Order: sequence, then structure tokens, then C-alpha cells
Amino acid sequence: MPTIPAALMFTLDPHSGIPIYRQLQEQVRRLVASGQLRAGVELPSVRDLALAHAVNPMTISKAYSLLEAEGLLQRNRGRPMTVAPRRRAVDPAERRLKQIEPQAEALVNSARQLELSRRELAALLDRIWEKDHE
Amino acid sequence: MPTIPAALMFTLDPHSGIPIYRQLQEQVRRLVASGQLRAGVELPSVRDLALAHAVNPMTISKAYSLLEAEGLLQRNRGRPMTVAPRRRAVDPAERRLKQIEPQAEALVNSARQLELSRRELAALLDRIWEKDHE
DNA sequence: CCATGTGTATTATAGTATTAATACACATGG
DNA sequence: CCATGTGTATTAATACTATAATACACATGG
Repeated sequence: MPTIPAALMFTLDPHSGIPIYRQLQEQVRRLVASGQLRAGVELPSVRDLALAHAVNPMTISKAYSLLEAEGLLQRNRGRPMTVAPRRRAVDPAERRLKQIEPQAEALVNSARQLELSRRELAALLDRIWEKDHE
Repeated sequence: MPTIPAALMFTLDPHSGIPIYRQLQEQVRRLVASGQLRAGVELPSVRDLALAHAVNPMTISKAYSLLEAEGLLQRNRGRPMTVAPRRRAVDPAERRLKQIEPQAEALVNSARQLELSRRELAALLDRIWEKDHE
């Protein structure tokens, strides 16, 4: 089973107001849903992640534990956590869209409260999308 | 000075993980930036808002106090809070775009982690935009 | 066997968020 | 004047988030 680089995979911001453990939890969910993390793949160690992001190991562990309770990750005593076996390797686009929907709704809501036009919002998103040029 | 209906104006979700006082704070900022809340307009009373959203009055008061410290609201002893006088009545589109940018970046990030295409994301946003038909 | 690597449990501390129940100072309309 | 409406201060309690410093149980490679 391949191992993953560790830090580079996740974005954790302690000052975002969103609990760190939840940031990690959601990102793992998405990477698993999209198949970027496939069944059996080992996750970065708690200590590595904590060190790389200047965060307490128990905070990482908490996210991992919750993901294990969700059934997304598998715990292997004395060994790294792995992505749990899944029925479908990748969620269909529809399910992935569902997953991002609340976040999208919040954005549209904000745009409306700012009285931005649909075009202005679309242009902003295009700009951001291309900025991280992939 | 006109008074505002109270509850209908804001969306507060105690289970979103984002502190309630901050949800309110950001929404007021946006409504003021867009001119939907103009200088002098009275805000819903702390007790009304708290009652309508099943939330503690002090939580609302905290948001109001922070907005007053920001200079966005004005405190009038014994009277409702009002929107403070501003240089420009409405922020230019550029400033309003700036305000929503972090949220938009987070969404694009999520979409990427879910391996959604730019088109899929755009379509989702269009759908949501029109769903709330305005 | 044992150093090293896993995740985790424990205990303590700190800061923040939220609620609850009161009480106060001020403004306004009747 | 006074009932009613403002926002706010106070005190207490609870929950959540995060950190720190240890310690433990297990697995693996040399």
C-alpha cells in the first residue's frame, strides 16, 4: 500500500473559525468521495500531520476517530489508518454535488446579501478557478 | 426611521459549527455593504431576534456590540441600534467582491477536492441561484 | 529482541461560545 | 408619571475546542 506525502495533501487553517478537526474531516471525506484516496491507502501519521501544520496530535486523532466512526477510515492497531473498503470506488458526480451543496448555498446567499449579480459571482469563481491553474 | 420586520432578515443556524454571533455579524456587514440596510435604519431588537431564532439575547447583543466597535452600527441608549452614517452609502462592487472572496475560494477548493469540473460547479450555482427565484 | 513507528488514553489547563436568570439605565408614548 | 420598550452588565453553569506532557498497546524491520 502506497503512503501519502503527509502535509501537502490538506489545508488546515487554525484561524478560520472552523474547528481544525472538522476541516480535516471534511477534506478527507471529499478526497475519498472523489477517489483521490482509494481503499487501502494509508493516511499521513497523526504526528506528521500535527507537526506539519503546527497542531496538536490529538486534534488530528480526533478527526481520524470521527472518520473511523463514519466508516470512511479503518483503524489498524500499531499501523497507519487506511481508507476503508467501499462499495463504489468513487462516488457518482451526483453524490459529490450533494456533498458540496450546503457550501454552495451559503455562497449564493452571501452574494445575494451583497447584491452581487449572478454574472459577477460566476466571473469571480472563474477567476479563482483559473488562478490555481490546474 | 423605518423599522425592519425582525426575524426574516437573517439566517441563523446554531448547528452549522460557525458561532451564531459571527453568522449575524457577517450578514449585517453584507446588508450594509450592499445598501439594503442604509444609514439610520433601525435593527431588529435583541429580544425579538433572540426569540425568533430561539437564541440567547446576549448572543445577539454580542454581535451588535462587535458591529458597533467596527463602526458599522450606532448605539442609541434606550433605543434600537441603527446603521451608522457612512461615507459611501453603498460599497462599490469591487469591495463587495473582496468581501465574498474567501468564501468563494473555499468553495472552489472543495470542488477541486471532489474532482468536480468547472462546468458542474457553475451549473450547481446557477441551479441554486434560480431556486430562490428572485 | 528492540528501536522505531503506529494510534490512543489520560490529566490538566485555557480560551471561547452559549445559555440562564436577574437587574440596571435610558427613552418614549400615552 | 409610568408601563413598556431599548441595549447592556453580571454571575453562573455548561459545552466545545485546542494544547501540553506523558504513558500505553501494538506492529514491523533489522
